[in-house]
Parts: sequence; C-alpha cells; structure tokens
Amino acid sequence: MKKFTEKVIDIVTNIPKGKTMTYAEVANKAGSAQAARAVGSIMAKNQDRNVPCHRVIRSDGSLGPYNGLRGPSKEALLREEGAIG
DNA sequence: CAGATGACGATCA
DNA sequence: CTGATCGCCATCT
Repeated sequence: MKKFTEKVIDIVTNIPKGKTMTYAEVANKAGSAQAARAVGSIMAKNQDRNVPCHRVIRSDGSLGPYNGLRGPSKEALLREEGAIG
C-alpha cells in the first residue's frame, strides 16, 4: 500500500513524454480528487530528478510555477517535448 | 497533537 | 476577462 505522496510521485513519473497532467488529475489518480493542493505541496517538497514534475500543470491550463529542477522553465521543457507546440 | 504552510481549484465581485 | 477570496487536502514544524 503506497502512501498518497508515493502515489503522486509514481503517477507523475508515469506521465508520457509530450503530454501533461493537471494537479487535479494526479490527485484523483492518487486517491484524492480534491487534493490538488496537496499534490503541489508534495511536488514542491519532493523534487526528484527522476520525476518530470514539469509535465504537471494547473487545471485551468496555466503551467504553474517551477523551481527549475529539470530545466529553465516548464514552457521550455514542454515545448521541447511537444506538449505545447 | 495542534498550528502553520503551499507547485490548487472554484466561486464571487 | 481579471482580480480577490474561501475551501480543500496532505505535509512539515
């Protein structure tokens, strides 16, 4: 039995290249449909290099903030992957 | 255990 | 549409 945090990390790691997932979607798959806030909190405190946290965006379409762990910014990375175009 | 925090989301003005 | 506010959840101190 994985914990919410582990689930979120596992899900985000499973996001295919060139695609994006909203915090609400991740939270929903993690087991809590209303834990979008918690998901962000988890990501912020758990910045693993093996987790493409830049593929996680807000539900309204905004990329949201980024600490620059995997690159300069989400937009740049998503642009390279083709998630934006 | 209780209080405070935050990479969100929806609603109101 | 834009800006501000409340409600939500899990984690950290």
